[in-house]
Order: sequence, then structure tokens, then C-alpha cells
Amino acid sequence: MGTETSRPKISIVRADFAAVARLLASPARAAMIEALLDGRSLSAHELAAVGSVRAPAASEHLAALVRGQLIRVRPQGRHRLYELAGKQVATALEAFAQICPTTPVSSLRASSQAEALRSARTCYDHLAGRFGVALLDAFLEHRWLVRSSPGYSVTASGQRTLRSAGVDVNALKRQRRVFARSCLDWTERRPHLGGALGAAVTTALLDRDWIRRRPQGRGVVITPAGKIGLSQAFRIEPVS
Amino acid sequence: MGTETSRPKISIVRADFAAVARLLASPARAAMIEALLDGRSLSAHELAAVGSVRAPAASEHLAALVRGQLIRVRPQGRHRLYELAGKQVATALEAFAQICPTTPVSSLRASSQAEALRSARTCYDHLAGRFGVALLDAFLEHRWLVRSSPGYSVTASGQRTLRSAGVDVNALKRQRRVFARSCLDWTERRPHLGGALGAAVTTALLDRDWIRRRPQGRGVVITPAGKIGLSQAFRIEPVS
DNA sequence: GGGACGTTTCGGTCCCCACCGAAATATTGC
DNA sequence: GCAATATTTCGGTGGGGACCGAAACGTCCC
Repeated sequence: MGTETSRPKISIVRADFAAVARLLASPARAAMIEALLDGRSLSAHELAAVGSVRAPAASEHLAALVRGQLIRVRPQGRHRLYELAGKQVATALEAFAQICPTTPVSSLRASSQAEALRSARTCYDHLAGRFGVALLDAFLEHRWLVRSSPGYSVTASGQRTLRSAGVDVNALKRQRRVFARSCLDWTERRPHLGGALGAAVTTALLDRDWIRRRPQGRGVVITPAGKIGLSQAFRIEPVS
Repeated sequence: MGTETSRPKISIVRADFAAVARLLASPARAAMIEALLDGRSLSAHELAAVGSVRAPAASEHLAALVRGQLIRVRPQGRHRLYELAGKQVATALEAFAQICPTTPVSSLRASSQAEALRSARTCYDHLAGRFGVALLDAFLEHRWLVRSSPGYSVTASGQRTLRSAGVDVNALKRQRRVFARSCLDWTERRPHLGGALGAAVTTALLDRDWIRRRPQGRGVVITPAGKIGLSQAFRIEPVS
């Protein structure tokens, strides 16, 4: 370590919190990026609606977010689809959300829409709502997961169950991200499954077409095939 | 899961990114909170200097940060000492920093000051500079730590070595925080030790008075006792 | 008590930025 | 080519907030 050989001149740097924070400080931009947190790609038109602004304002907001490396754009025909610049952005913002206050969303007048959300939806990139809670309940009840110090850890039988559903637990453990964490469900007030495992299960269920995203919003529906598959794989009866 | 008993009315909430982001969006406030990230308590007077503003502006900034629950205040005589509101704030901002660009700091004209920082300093709550890098080098060289998927994991001999230095590895593993991560050193361009272990080692060395914080800034000095202790405990020769 | 110092409140100025409408540019489908 | 739609650029307006100096309030120490 005492190697005092010729070293390039000192350059001390510091993280520029303010630059990125300024990007999130606008309600319109915050809403846009929050809508992208679960990994979807949305057009400028859709994101304008998300941010409650007109197209011109949305265009400038999106350009700023791209400049700040938080999102990237993928032109597709006359649309331009925006998505998160990388998984690290989602991870960092998920952590950031831990110190953010929560505000009630009162814009769900239609109770059928609220009910659909409450039944099953995504929370960033994992499953929430009654379905998400039920899933975690099943995992714990069958001892596929057990409480561990940061979140949960998977048992041998859990690993087999997950493998049969197309989830490679060992690959997940190699991720930097917290393996399996508890995430408090806002409608159910009980925990659902987050972290790398929560995201992987969601991806696997989407891949098998056991669940599908509703066209807009965060709602999720369970397909007829899903009802059968879920009851066989995880021994749960999906909620109505 | 099918327990459809009488449930209170639905309340859907969402994280308000914008509210907290607005607090970090001002360069003055960002600098202030960054200065508090390593756990120190600083007075309003000192934080005004950190943020390069006069006392009135600093006072308003600090009031806003307190209102936003990012910091808390502890009156002490005619001073008011400000500190982070909790460890979760430090953890969340450490993650947030991962997606922030880094800007060079050119205000270190006095090369002796720059040299001191380059020698040993804290990076948030763990050790950096030549000393921090040397520490990680020693841990890897003696195989007390080995590369693992998220960061590093400790070996049996490493655990013994750390215990003799006053660090309880098992207690650290129970923390939610990433156990031991690699953090790129800005002056050395090589990794030093971050995460829960990095913080715990720093605390242990401060407790034994092997290192001391310089009165201002992030610099750290190694005490005479530290030179002896460090060479015995970790088999490293501290940098000049 | 009185001076010194740390901190906050108040009043006022200035600038940045978020927004819009109108118009320009790009792409699709007929 | 032409109409329709998606997106961006431009010019201009308005509001919020970041800052300062002056002054008020609190605390310490002689």
C-alpha cells in the first residue's frame, strides 16, 4: 500500500444530490418516473397524462429526465417510448421512497376501479394487493420462506417450488439487491413480497401468462390459466 | 386470504417523491445534509458555511429539512445542533447517491489540506482515502474478506480478527443494510470498504481512539496508539 | 445588567422554472 | 400527396422560492 509512485493529480469529487433531486422535485416529473418504476415503457403522450400536463410541458420534462440519465428513450414509429435508464435507478428510488411521506390518492372515485386495484396490482416491480398479500401468506404458511434478518430467506422446499415456477433462486442471490423484503401493502395493511424475489416471481407469472397487466394503471388480472397454475404451483386460491 | 370480513374503507396512498426531492434540490440544503451524512451533529452556524449562505437562509433551510423529517435538532445552550433524523435517512441517501453524477471539487487550494484528505477521511460513515483503500487491501490480502455477490463476505479468520478489534460480525449481518460493499474511492480510484461493515470498523477504530476526526471537514488522523494497534490487529502499516 | 454571540423572523428583491398556446417537424395510413 | 396524430420548439406569462440586510429574540459570560 505504500506504493507512492507517480499518481495523477488529485481530483476530489462529490455526489451532486441537487442535480438529480431537482429532476424529482417537480410533481409532474415525479409522477412520470414513478409510473415507469415497474419497468414499463410509456409514450410521451401517456406520460403527459400521468403528469397532468400538456404535451409541450411533458416533452420538456422528459428531455430533462433523459439528460439526467434517469430514463432513456426508444423511438418507435411516430411514438417515443420512455423507460427507466436502468435497474439501478429503480433500486435507488425504491430506497429513496423509504424516506418519502405518503399521500392519500383520492382520485379513485369509481369503486370498481379501486376494487380492481385492491385485488391485484404491481408495486413498482412486484405484486401487491390482496393477491400479493395472499402470495406471501402462502409462501410463509408452507414454509417456502422463513423470516430472516433482512427480510426473508428461502428454504430448500421453497427453492424447489420456485424452480418449478420458473424462478432461479441462486441467480437472484447473486444480485446486489436485497433478496426478499417485506413491503407493507397500502390497501391491505399487511406485508407483501418485495425485493429481487418479489420482482422475479412477478416476471415469471407474466411470462407464463398466469397474470396480465391491465391496459392502464397498475392493475393486474389473473388469467383462467393462472387460476389453475397458481393453485397447483403455490396451492393458493386466487382472490375474486 | 379470502377473509372478506368488514374492512375499513380503502385508502390508497403513494410515495410523495417530489416533497423530499424538493428539499434536496437546493445546492445549499444538499450540501448541508451531505455534511451530516456521516452522523455528526453540526450547528446552524457551521451548516451555513457548509451551504455557502448567510445565517438567515441557513435557518430557513434547516427548518424546512426538520419539517421534512430528514434531520432533527437538539438545542444545546445557545447553539442548536442538527443531525440526521435517523439511520434510515443515511441509508436511503447512500442509495440515492448511486444515481447522482459526481462533480469535481476545486476549492481545495491548499495542497496540505488536499493531501490530508487524500490520506484518510470518512466517506459518509466509513473510511476512505489511502487509509481506507489500504484497509480493504489488507482484509482481502489476508483473506479476512472474500468477494461475494453483493460485495464481500467475511471468512472465519476474518470474523476472529474483527472480533478482536471490537466488531461483532453477527450483529452486523442482522442489519437490513448491505453487509459489506465496495465503494469506489474518489482520490485513489480504487475501492474501499463500505456498507454496514465499513461503518462498524470506523466506529470501532474511533472508539479505541486509533483514529480521530479532524476538527473540521472529513479528514481523519491516525493516532500514535492507532499506528501500533492497526499494525497488530490488521497487520497494516498506516500511510504517512 | 450589559455586551457578545448564535439563531430566527420579517420585508423585499430577483431569478428560475413550470406552464401554456401557437406553430413547426416527423410519421403513419389512405 | 394529404389528412391525422405524435412530438418538439418557440415566445411569453406567472408564481414560488432562494437570498440578503435589518431587526428581534435567547443564551452565555463578565
